[in-house]
Amino acid sequence: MELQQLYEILDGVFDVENWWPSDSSFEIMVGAILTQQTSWENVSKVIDVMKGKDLLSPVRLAGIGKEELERIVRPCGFYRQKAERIQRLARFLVDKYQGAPEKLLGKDTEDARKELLSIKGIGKETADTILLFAGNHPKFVAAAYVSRIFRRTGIFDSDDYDRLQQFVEDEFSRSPEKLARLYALLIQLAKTYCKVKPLCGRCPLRNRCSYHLQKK
DNA sequence: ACCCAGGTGTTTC
DNA sequence: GAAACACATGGG
Repeated sequence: MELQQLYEILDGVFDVENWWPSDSSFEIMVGAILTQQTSWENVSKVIDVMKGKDLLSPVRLAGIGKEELERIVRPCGFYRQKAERIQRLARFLVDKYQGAPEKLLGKDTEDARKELLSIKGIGKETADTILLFAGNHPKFVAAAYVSRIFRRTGIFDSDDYDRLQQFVEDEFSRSPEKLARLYALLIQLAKTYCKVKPLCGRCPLRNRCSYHLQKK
């Protein structure tokens, strides 16, 4: 199966308009950290609480007490780590970019990526998520979900992050809109059907996936 | 009671 | 270098 074909099938099945809702690029940055190894429902609640307290700015989050932030972040799990990571990001933006995320996101893709990766707690996946969804950079997020789907459909057989990312970016002509849409579609498929334990019953891929109708 | 979630950093062989 | 492990709450 080809990647383009998968894209078209998923695009006909899932609605991913406004898939990552936000009022600001900084909100996406914080969400990208909160969602590490956590479902979006929990992230959404925490973001709402932060909004209610008007905390979604680098200056405010850099200034808040560590314990208070941990209490707010708790429902997302790994809350001590995540509170620390969010404050590292906030302080970084305040110290180096006058609290203006756009100044970081406006740099060249690879420059901005290096800066993000230098912040402890932001790895490749989180950095690329921020670049793609907050900065509109042509970077594909090669999440574990993605390699799982690609392997089961025979599209690309490698777990290596860099190789997987390169493959998709080449296929999609480095178009940020298409890369973001593809990622959203893949995550929707993964969440709905293509889990670790697949739910093949109503999966739109049907026989094109090696797991379809395979006995558990 | 167990498994998994829109990962990352550290430790260990 | 690649496994194995710690980090943690919430939902099925």
